Formats: sequence, C-alpha cells, structure tokens
Amino acid sequence: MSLKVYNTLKREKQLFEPINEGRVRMYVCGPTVYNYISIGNARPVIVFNMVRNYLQYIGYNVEYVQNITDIEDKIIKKAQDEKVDYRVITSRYINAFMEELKNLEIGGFSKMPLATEMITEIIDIVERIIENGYGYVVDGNVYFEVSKFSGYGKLSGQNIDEMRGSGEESLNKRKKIDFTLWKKAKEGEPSWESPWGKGRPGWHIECSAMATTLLAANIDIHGGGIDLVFPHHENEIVQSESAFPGKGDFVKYWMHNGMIEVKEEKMSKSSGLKKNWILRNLLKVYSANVIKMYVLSTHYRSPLEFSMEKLDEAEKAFEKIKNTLKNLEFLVGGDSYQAGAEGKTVDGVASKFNLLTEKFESDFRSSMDDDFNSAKAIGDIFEFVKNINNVIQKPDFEINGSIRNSLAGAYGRIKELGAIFGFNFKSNLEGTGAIGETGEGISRVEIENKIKERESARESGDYEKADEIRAYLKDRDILLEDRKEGTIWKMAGKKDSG
RNA sequence: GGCGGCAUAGCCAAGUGGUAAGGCAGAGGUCUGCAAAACCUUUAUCCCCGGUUCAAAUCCGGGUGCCGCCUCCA
Repeated sequence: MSLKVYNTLKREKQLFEPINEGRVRMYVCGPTVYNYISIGNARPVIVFNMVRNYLQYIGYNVEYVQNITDIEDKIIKKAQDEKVDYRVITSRYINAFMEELKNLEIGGFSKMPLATEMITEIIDIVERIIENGYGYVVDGNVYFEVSKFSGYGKLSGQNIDEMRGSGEESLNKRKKIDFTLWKKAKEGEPSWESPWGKGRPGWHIECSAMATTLLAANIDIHGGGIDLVFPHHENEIVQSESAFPGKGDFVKYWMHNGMIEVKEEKMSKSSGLKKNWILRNLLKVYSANVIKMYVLSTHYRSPLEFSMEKLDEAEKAFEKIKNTLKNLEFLVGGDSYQAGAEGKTVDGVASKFNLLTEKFESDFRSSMDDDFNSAKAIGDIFEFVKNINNVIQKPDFEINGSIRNSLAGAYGRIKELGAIFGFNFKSNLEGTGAIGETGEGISRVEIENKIKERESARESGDYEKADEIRAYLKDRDILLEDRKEGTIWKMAGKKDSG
C-alpha cells in the first residue's frame, strides 16, 4: 500500500515520497485574527489535522507548523474602529482561536508562530530577496519584482500578461503585478524598525519566513484553502525560492481544501445559519466529533455546503458508530480488557470476526491512501459497524472468551482509526464523578444503582416502576438500552458524550 | 476577458474503463413487557448531445447549469 496525494502544482495525484525518508515537514496557513473564526476557517484545521494524524499512523515522523497572522490591514482597521491598540484585537481573537482548538480537540502542532514573533526572520528573508536581485526598495516600501522570476504562475496556472492587472494601486511600484514584501508604516500604525525604516511585513512574506526558518527551505507539504492559491501561495513560492536559490522547489506537495459554501439567500433567510457559521457558536450546539464528522464526510478537495440539516445528519451518523462502540464496550468490559486463558482459543465465530476486523483496517487504509479519502474511509467504518451489529445483535448471539477477545480487537480498531479523524469515543465505563451538561449532574454510581433497581423491578414484573426509573434517568439525559446481557446506558443530547 | 473546479437516488456523498460504497429520510418485516438500539427487504437508464471502445458515471469533443480564483478571504 502506498499513499497518493493530489498535488495542486502538478494537477494530479502523485505517489507520496517525502524529501527525507520517514520524515514529513508540513506547513498550513492559519487564520488572521481580526474576528472569530468561521466553520470555513475550521475546515483546513480539521482536514490537515487528519492528514497529519494519518501520516503519523502510517509511520512518519511529522513536523507540523501552523501560523497565526496577527498583523494585517483588517486587524489595523478593526483596531482603529474600536479605538484600541491592535494588540487588544489580536489577543482577543488569538485567545478565542486557542479556546476553539481546545474545544475541537485539535492540537499537537510542532509550532504555532505569530507573525509578530517572527519580525527578525521576516526582515532577514526580505534582505535575502533584495540581495539576490528580486526585491527593490522605493521610499520605505520593499516590493518583489515578479518579472525577474521565471516561472511565476506555475502553481495557479496564471499568465501574468493575461491577468486583469489589478493588485494594489501604487504609483511607486515598477509593475502592477509586483507585490509588497515590507510596507512602510503610516502615522499611528503599528510598526517595527527595519533597514528600510519603520514598517510592517507584507501580506505573503510571513509564511515564507516561518516555513523556511522553522522547517526547511524545502518542505514536503504545504496546505491551505484553495482560495489562497493565487496570489498568496504563488507569492510564497517566489519569495522562498528567490531567498534560497539553488535549493530546489520550496514545496514538494501543495494540498488545497475546497471551500465551505452557503447560499446567500439561505444565509440571509436563516438567522441560525448566520449565527452558527461562527465556529464558537456552532460548538455550542454540536460536539467536536459531530463537526469533524460533517467536515470529513466529504472529500477534502470538494466543495461542502453548510447547513444545519447536514450537521444533524452528521450527528445521527456519529451516533450510530457510538452506539455500536457502547455495545462492544459493554460486552468486552472496556479498554482494559485482557484476554484470559479462555480467550486464547479461537472458534469459528471469532475467527470470522477477526477477518472482518482485518478487512476493515485494510479497506480503511486503501481509502486513506487514495489522497486522504476520508469520506470513503468513513463509509468503511459504517460497513464494519454493520458487520459487527450483524453478529452481536443477533438474538442467538452467545459470547465466550474467544469472541470477547475478537470483539475487543474490533473495538480497539475503531477507536484507533477513528482517532485519525480526531474522533474521541469517550468511555461510559471509565467515567467518574458528576456528568451531564444541564447542571443537574448525576453520578455514574447513581446511574448504575438505578439500573440495578430497575432490573429487579423488571424481574418481578413491575414494569410501571421500571418505566418510572427509565423516565427519571431520561430527564437527566441518560438513555437506557436493554440487551440480553444486561442494560447499558449512554448520554443523550446535542452535545454527545463521545 | 484569463485560470481552475463541479454536475451520481427525495437529501448528502464515494466510485476515474468492466456493469453504481456508505449516511440521512421513506415503505414493509424481525427482535423487545413497552421502549431504545439493531438487523433484513425495498428506492438510480450517474445533467444533455455526439464520439472512442467488446465494454463509459468513468476517456475525448460540444452544449447547459452552478461555483472558486484573477480584489491582503481558510
């Protein structure tokens, strides 16, 4: 099995072969902190988290850098509007972004630099570009001279002569297409000292500075939204390759995720949609698992429509996997299950089951090997879930040591592979203390006592009391499921318990 | 005007040459004290027209419709 990756630069899927064997360096463009991030901003975060996790799963040592742009025109404008220092704005939204990453349960970045922490490196790379003959200084501004660099447009397929020739209006640039590396500060704007006077970084240079200094002059994967291909990533290429000539391609594989779209009229008609477009609001309604399920159910390069209906479907879909895991957990006895002597011999049902588990893993891997086809891999999970249910939900299903061992294997495999997507299947059996989001928490011990109470009521035929107990627990968001082997419980509600 | 993408069931979505995964919703059935969960059965001439091929959702040409970028958007 071998991983194939769609490379925007070549417009085709290519065999993934990192520059250094066993090691992957990847860089992904992060948000500009002038507002709360939207679900649209969250897509690359979720997608490239999956990419990193899968690369690690198949054995690579991955370095993963994502930046935060904390100096930029929109930030300055917002600071002026609110009449505060720009750092008031950036720290507000950096904190919010960090909180949202935590709530999404996404982390493990090798580095997450701020642009303003990298000013020295940015000035250094601009100087290199000037020294190498690709940058020029006009009145405190530094520009990149696009016509000097052959191959400009190779990523986006743009031809300089055929572009509308927009770009920022500026009289002192040599060509309209030239872009800014260092921008002279106006009165009252945030600025840093530089060889060209007080100013701030241009709009593309921070990514080049960060990727080349924190990772290498040649990195394996660069990710971001497809809307960044031109001009942002095109400019990153020429900046990085002109600063470090003779080092070859700045990026070996360019990966771009599709946009999350929402119809204008739909958005304007639905206040809920508009509100939930902001990730922090969406996270109040749906769990991290559900949001990941929604995003990853579509291939990362395809456009994805934003709607509450799709989120609701994702929630039900996730619930389905969760239910099967709860059943398995109950039958097996949790993560800590160790096969005893009785589990060593493998009977027919168990060996058939082991084959299903093997098939699942191999299907999952070939799906993911095909350009991270998470949509197909999620389909593989459902197929496996169906196969499991087919066995354990049969009326004549009898568990024994050898089957328990096989079920433990299946349980572990779903948890392990689901973790690649960032799914977190929390355990009921391991829960401690008070749970429940509604304030009226109920302890695990109380739940189990109530279940025992209900079981004896059922045995004596007192179904009225049994139903009363079930209703009592339901009021506290605890749902019961009667199995032949006993009663199991789970949490209900929009915010799933994992 | 230039560059690029998409079009698969009621909805969503895989599938890039060999006869249409999966999820949601619907219908019928099974299991259960009742529920819940689950299982079984059932729902598609793959936007249109032409071409290549023994064989096309898949390749080629044309058309239609939608979308992204060329404007410091992830």
